[in-house]
Amino acid sequence: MTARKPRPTRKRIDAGARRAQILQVAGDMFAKDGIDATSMRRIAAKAGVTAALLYKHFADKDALLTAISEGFFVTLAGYMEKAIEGVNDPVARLKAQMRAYVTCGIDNPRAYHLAFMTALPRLRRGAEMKAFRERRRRGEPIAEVEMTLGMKCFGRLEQAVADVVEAKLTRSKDVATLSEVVWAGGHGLVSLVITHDDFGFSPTGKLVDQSIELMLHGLLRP
Amino acid sequence: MTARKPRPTRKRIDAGARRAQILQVAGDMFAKDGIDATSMRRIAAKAGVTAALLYKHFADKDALLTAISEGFFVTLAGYMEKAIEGVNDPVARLKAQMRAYVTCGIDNPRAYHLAFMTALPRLRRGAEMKAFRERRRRGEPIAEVEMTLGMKCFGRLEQAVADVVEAKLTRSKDVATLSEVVWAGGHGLVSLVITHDDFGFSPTGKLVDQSIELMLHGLLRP
DNA sequence: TCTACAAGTGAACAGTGTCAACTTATTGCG
DNA sequence: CGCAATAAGTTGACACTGTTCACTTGTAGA
Repeated sequence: MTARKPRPTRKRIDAGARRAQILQVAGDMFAKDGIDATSMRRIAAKAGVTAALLYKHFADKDALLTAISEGFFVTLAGYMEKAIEGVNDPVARLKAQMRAYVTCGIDNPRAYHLAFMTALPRLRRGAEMKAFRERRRRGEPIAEVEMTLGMKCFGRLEQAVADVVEAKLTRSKDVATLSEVVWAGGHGLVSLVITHDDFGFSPTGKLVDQSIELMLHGLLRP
Repeated sequence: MTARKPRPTRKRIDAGARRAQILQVAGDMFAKDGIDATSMRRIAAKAGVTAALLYKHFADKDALLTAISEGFFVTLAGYMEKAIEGVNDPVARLKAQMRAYVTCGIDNPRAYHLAFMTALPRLRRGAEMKAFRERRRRGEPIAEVEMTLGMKCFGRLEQAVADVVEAKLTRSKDVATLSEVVWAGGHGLVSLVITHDDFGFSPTGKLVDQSIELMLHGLLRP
């Protein structure tokens, strides 16, 4: 006469902890197996839980992916912050920021793809982002707390560009556009390298060096 | 006593025509609704055919997408070819190639995403591509026929860079790396603009102009 | 006219994201 | 202590996906 129900053994844990656990499992699975292999059911199974439960913590799969993506922004901000510690020359700082961005992307290809090469509906906070850029353009100070993680990262790059412009070292003074161009340069490099790894690119180090070199020569006035 | 089977009305057409028709339908649907909404069943329905039939013409969905993607390479090659008609100055030619690349990408965002921002298994002909680049590096001539469509497009860009290098106008002489850097610049621009259309970028025209300007200043020696 | 083959179909399989209705465990309260 | 409220979790389904295999049907040539 053992119990009919075969020991459900469900461990209930507090919502916050479960959310964190799910995110952890999902993040690992995503980084290892890619987006397609990371299904709600597989995540749930690995977390020792039912798929339906995931929906108590994340509105849908996009929301879960967005959360993973935001984790990456934290990582990226870390790379960029560390890169300029103790560096004072504006040009050196800009170089360091670019290098940090590219390195972080190449180090975390899956997450980079998710964060920057996928149009996650939830990540697109159009109006917010535009407003942020408007205010920056007008030179308004913006509190850290107000910023999206993505904004913080781009903001870092933009600030580095602004510093170089302010030091009167550049050909153009259009900080906004210049920042976008610099971003595009770095982003292009990362995204090509991580998605066409069979193209036979020059060694990554050389590629990154030459790219940063070229962009700065283009940016700075002779 | 009408026929029991309700008039199958199956129109049989020749395999080649059917393949072309499917490709057409799939291409249109993909360009309009994106990759997720373009399911095998929806394609089949719109083509007036069963999903199973698609597999007589394409090994799997990837193969179908690859075919669409290759159609885009034809378009891109067209843009690039047209752009340099009658242009003789090497610097002007390089500029024209870059602009054509970027314009084509922005004009066909979905196809661009598929061709350059998605790792389609079938598109990755690693060894082939590497060999092609090796031979180019050694200056061997390569017959048009031998080339993949993708190779042709990159080859065009590389050739334009090579011409500028040969005219002794550049800082560096490393054609291979330089070409990759130039490609990355253009690619970064396109891919950012088409995937983060809510970021509040500077007007595209301005962005493209400044980007090309900057890259060329970086490339050319003073 | 019969046959061989190409063109096309039907039905199923295993997997997906998602949700409504249900059950179970835990916690605070009288 | 016992009971109710609520948080945590599950069941089972729905409509969809890519894909395959056995089957039928139309058509061209002998």
